Amino acid sequence: MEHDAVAASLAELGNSHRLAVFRFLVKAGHQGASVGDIQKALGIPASTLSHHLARMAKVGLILQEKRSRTIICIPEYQHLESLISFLREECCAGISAR
Amino acid sequence: MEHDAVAASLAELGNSHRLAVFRFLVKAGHQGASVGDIQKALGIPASTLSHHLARMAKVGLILQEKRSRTIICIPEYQHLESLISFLREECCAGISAR
DNA sequence: CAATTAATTCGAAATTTCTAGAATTATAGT
DNA sequence: ACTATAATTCTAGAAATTTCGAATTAATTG
Repeated sequence: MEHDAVAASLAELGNSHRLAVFRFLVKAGHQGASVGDIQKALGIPASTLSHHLARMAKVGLILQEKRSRTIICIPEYQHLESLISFLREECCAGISAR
Repeated sequence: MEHDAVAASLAELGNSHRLAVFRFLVKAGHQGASVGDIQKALGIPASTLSHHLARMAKVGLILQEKRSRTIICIPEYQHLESLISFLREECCAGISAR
């Protein structure tokens, strides 16, 4: 994962609503949650939520699967893992020399 | 570390320039680097850089120590560690059930 | 004390983000 | 076909971010 992709993903997680969405999806687990479920749980207006979800999907933080009328959102664990790895490798070089 | 503080910190790292600054400071190590050094290394105009550094300091990503005329910037490793811990604990709950 | 150096603050424009109601699309049920 | 449901797209205003030259502050040097 390269610099700008990392920055873009961190920026997406760096919004209170989107971080809440991601945390909710992680709690929901691998089967994910529908947009409507997220909306009810977090109380974000539909159009606002849709906008945030689109952004998260764009950078690869979540996956969206259409099941007839409802759309299921699934967190991309590997993507977050990549982010964490980057932060560890590139940003914690001096942590051992505490 | 609570939700909004995490979001704020991630948002700061979620800017290409600021992420570059942080990475540079980590490479610089515990003795840090002066604002001027960062400026020369990354080629960011002084006023722009100053603005970014102020933001990073505000959320606790870096520390700024004044040494006469020059200001030394030091990365806050513990802060990043806290961020990573949060992401692991709150956002990777399902990673084992891969 | 004038000049230089290091960095910040000011100010202002350009861009992006955030928000959310209204309209729209797509699918399912009656 | 009509209605209800799930979600998106459109639109537009408000707010925040980003950028950087110019002016300023603070400390050092000649």
